[in-house]
Amino acid sequence: MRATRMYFPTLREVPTEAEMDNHKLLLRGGFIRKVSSGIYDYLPLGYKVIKKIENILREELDKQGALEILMPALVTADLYKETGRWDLDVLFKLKDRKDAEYAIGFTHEEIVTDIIRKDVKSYKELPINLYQIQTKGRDEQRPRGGLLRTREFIMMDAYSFDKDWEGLDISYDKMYKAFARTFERCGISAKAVSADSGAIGGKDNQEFMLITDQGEDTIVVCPKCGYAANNEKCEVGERHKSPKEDPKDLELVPTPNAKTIEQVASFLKISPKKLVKTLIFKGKKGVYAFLIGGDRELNESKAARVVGEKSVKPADFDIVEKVTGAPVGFAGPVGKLQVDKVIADNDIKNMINFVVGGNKEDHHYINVNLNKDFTPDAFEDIVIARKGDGCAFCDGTLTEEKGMEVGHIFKLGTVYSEGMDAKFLDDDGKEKPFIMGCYGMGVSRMPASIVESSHDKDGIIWPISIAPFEAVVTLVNQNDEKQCQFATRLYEELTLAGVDVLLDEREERPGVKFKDADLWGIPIQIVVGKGVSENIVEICLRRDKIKENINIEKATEYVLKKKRMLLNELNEKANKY
RNA sequence: CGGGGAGUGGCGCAGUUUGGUAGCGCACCUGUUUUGGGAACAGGGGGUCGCAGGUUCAAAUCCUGUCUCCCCGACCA
Repeated sequence: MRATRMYFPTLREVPTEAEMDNHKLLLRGGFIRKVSSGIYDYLPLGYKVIKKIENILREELDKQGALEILMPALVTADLYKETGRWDLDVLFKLKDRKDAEYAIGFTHEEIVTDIIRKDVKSYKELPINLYQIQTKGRDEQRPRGGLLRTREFIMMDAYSFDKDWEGLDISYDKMYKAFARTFERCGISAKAVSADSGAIGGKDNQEFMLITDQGEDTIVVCPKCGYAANNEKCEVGERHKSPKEDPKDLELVPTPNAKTIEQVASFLKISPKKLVKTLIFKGKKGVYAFLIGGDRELNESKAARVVGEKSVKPADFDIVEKVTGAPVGFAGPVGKLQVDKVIADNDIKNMINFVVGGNKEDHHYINVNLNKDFTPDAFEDIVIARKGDGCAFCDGTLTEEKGMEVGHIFKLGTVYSEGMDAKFLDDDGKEKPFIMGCYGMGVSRMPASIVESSHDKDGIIWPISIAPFEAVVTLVNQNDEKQCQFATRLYEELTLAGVDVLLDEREERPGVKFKDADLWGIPIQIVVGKGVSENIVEICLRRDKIKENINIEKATEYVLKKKRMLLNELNEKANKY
């Protein structure tokens, strides 16, 4: 490609809309432009990167036996209504001229299950794994970070159908391999962590996380046994601290206007760790009190699971007042608390002489002790894990890292096949629901994650596998005949040799071309300048900028060698899986 | 959804307090010189100041409404 035929509007200054480095660089380099909140144009450079990522992904998925299809982006409401997901607030909904309802597809379990249930009747046809690469729409509460969280995005979503759970395990492992290899080939070392299944439901699932300070998710890791999980999912091991105090007598003390943990702690001049929060939550089946340490956060997913609910939400103020007999801010487990269950976090077991709400306006109990003053219905792990907690699988101590989610794979089981009555006839003559898995990768988010983890002050440093161009020939002086001749010759030789090369022959001063090449992040840079008098061109890698003078006769061969080297580095990492 | 901030040529901003001919840098166009890290000089094009209404002789500026965008936070009892 000749630069004079290319469209890549670069910006010298950073648009105010961008906060994160990847967003700034993708905008400045002319890869993307914003159209409206969370909705972007992919310009030629940006779309080239996306297409290269897609092709690597296709290669890896095809290798695992998955088949590419394309389902509708416009989904009839009936399908989402079958599983109840029509009511999710992330759906973009619309109506046709006959007033029939549709949504823009946000993930396609229902649609693909519909395909399979119509035509697959026998176990002999299984397993089947179908995938698509498609634009999805999700009406996110708050788009952010450029391509990181958008309302319209390109996603690869794959769905496996097996006759039994053993089959699902095999399909899942194949997809794990396809994902891991794709990330490595794209230059991302993504860590697979256990995660919460959220609204999708199902059994096991793992997120692929790119570890970076800019990530929006917190991952909790045990350095000792290697356990890694999203903090929403992470199990917390019990801490075995032996109490040092003697239990004192319960006392109701006035705490005027002290409602929050901070206010109560500072009023009583104690640490928030001495407090126990009583959180009143409601689910479909009842109202619950969750007791957790004053310095902890409730994990709503864990809490819901413990009480057998799909989800729980903080109870409305009037419910809180009804069950506690006091205004919000003074709930406690001592005395009358009219809830269906009282669940205490495991940590509470080891607490002595703690403080809880008094179920009376402006009052708290101090010197509260278990069994003596109240007894919860159960002790469970219901808090969000954090740094310093014990590992649930060994005696290690958990640490925290920030991560960006780039992929998420699920063992769904029969959640959708049962919900949509999708069955096949097994070899024992019985009808059974398909055992499903689903596998999602945020294709349009990947450039953002890659740039976030691979850039410097001058611009992007693309891995060669997905760079918009593999090499750039920078013609320093387009008015110098010999330089032009050399640059054109190299460009043609490289193109013929299968290198995706850009010839920068624009009427610009050299500085502009150098700055752009760095900003675009093209991995192999070839400069044709003064050296032509001695038949020399300069070649360097974007990532280290170490220049080498190479004779024009050997330049193509040298570039090919560098290209192979860079690709091999990525492939070697991929081959570990 | 709650809080904070911002909308003025493509990008970055000033001007708004105190109403009076819409400005600057970069980018863009023409010409000349220049050509190894975002050139210099000269000339030039481009904005109904987010939108609507109001006050006024006069509104980017004051008032009312509205839309959009960015950032922070998710009922923590």
